Amino acid sequence: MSKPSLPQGTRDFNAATVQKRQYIFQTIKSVFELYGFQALETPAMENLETLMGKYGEEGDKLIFKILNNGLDLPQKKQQTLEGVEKLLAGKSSLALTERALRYDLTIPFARYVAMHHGALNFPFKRYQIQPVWRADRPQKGRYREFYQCDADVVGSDSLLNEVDLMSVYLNVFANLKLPVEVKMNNRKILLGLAQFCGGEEKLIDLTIAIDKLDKIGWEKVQEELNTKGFSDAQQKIIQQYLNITGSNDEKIAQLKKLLGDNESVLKGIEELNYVLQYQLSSGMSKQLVADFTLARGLNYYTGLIFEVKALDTDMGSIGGGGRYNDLTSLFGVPNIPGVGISFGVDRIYDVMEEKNLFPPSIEQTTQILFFNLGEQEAQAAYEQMTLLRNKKIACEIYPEKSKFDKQFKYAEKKGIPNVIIIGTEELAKKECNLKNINTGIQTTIPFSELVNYKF
RNA sequence: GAGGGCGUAGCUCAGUAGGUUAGAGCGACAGUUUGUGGAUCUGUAGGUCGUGGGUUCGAGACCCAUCGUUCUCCCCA
Repeated sequence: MSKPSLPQGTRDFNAATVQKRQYIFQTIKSVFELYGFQALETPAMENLETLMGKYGEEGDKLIFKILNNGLDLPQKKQQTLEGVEKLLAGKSSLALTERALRYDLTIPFARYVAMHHGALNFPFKRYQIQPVWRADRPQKGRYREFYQCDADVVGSDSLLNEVDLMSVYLNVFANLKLPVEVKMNNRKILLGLAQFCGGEEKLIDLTIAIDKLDKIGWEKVQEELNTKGFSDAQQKIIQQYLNITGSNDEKIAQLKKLLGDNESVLKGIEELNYVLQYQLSSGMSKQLVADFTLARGLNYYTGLIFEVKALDTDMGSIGGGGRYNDLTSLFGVPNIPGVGISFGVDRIYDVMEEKNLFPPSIEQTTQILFFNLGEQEAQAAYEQMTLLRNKKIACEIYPEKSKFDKQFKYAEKKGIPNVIIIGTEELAKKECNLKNINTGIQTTIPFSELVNYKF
């Protein structure tokens, strides 16, 4: 027997952790519902074809694939061997893996919409809170199994959806008392920059390099741009673009000056401005920051993109999203525009733990422990306990007759605030001794009055 | 995919320059106390030092491999 262990990047959650996580889930869920989103759940696994090719080359490698059953059947031997050959060549093989664990919630959602678009009531607003899996190498804030909480609207082009989703972000983090900044950019602006600097086909190279700016600095970014074949003149424009600073309005003014004669950039600015102005009127705009260096890895985004960063911590982004104008066409159903946001609960948890932001009140446990002092006594205690349970007071009885010491310690460690002692004396007088563990105060209460006692 | 740190009792760790029977604190258990806990004191249990190989008269320590874990880069939530 080897020591039991967990697969890399996965975790067990104890009672205290579960309660704190539930607090985050509940907060997010209630805000989603407040804004008119409805729940959806999809299976942990999807057909491999549904997922492959949706997350870029890197993403495909990180998909957890599920080995097919029945590979040992003699009549499948040839297929299996061919599959292994493909695998060794670095390709995936349906002969070996037809299914995979979902990598995010957006693609399964697009698959769902494509399957049911005839029956859905558009604009369709759904939220989804489920785990996803990535075969990534674990490190700080990065796990192989983690939860995402997504809210998406499909079937509407209106920027009012973006406004609403930004409001969801700000509302959730205000409720959690977690200070954040929501960075916003527009793929159309990046597209315009690419058109200026070598053409649309360089958009991805460009965004990847730009995205690294705050991590590796301009010089390294410049090196990367060099290797990707950007000319000196183009690099100069990119540098000017990246050097844009100031308030949101100032940044936008500078961008207009730099790239204002590009149609895509102008459109992008207009959209960005729309959302910023709208939020301004609600007084929440301070946390919304235009950041033209924001790129986002997933290339299905087409419009505004967002990323949430917790302030004063080195944790990466704790949420992100954007507009994708044609996601369902990947599944053969064109012309359903959508926009969505996502929360990374596991990282939010880590940041809140780091900053000590969980309210103490969320830790709930049993209210009363009944001592067990023998068969007769326990039976009487059980009767009283049942009455209290019917009143929705959480109680438990120590399952075996033990020394006081042991029963007290049990209550103390579990954080149970009250114990009720019913021994032979109490039994004879039909009363019980209630002791508050924290104050040490002991009260005698007749059985008949216990149900009405205010704990 | 690339690179670094760390694996010694349930937990946190010590273990000096390789040298007999591997230590501490906390926790657990028992007693002090068979109806009132958190304290004190006393005692007990618990480790083939992650695993496999090698160097050596001798390895927890040194070397190699391997597994696990953690962090950084890539990428991402």
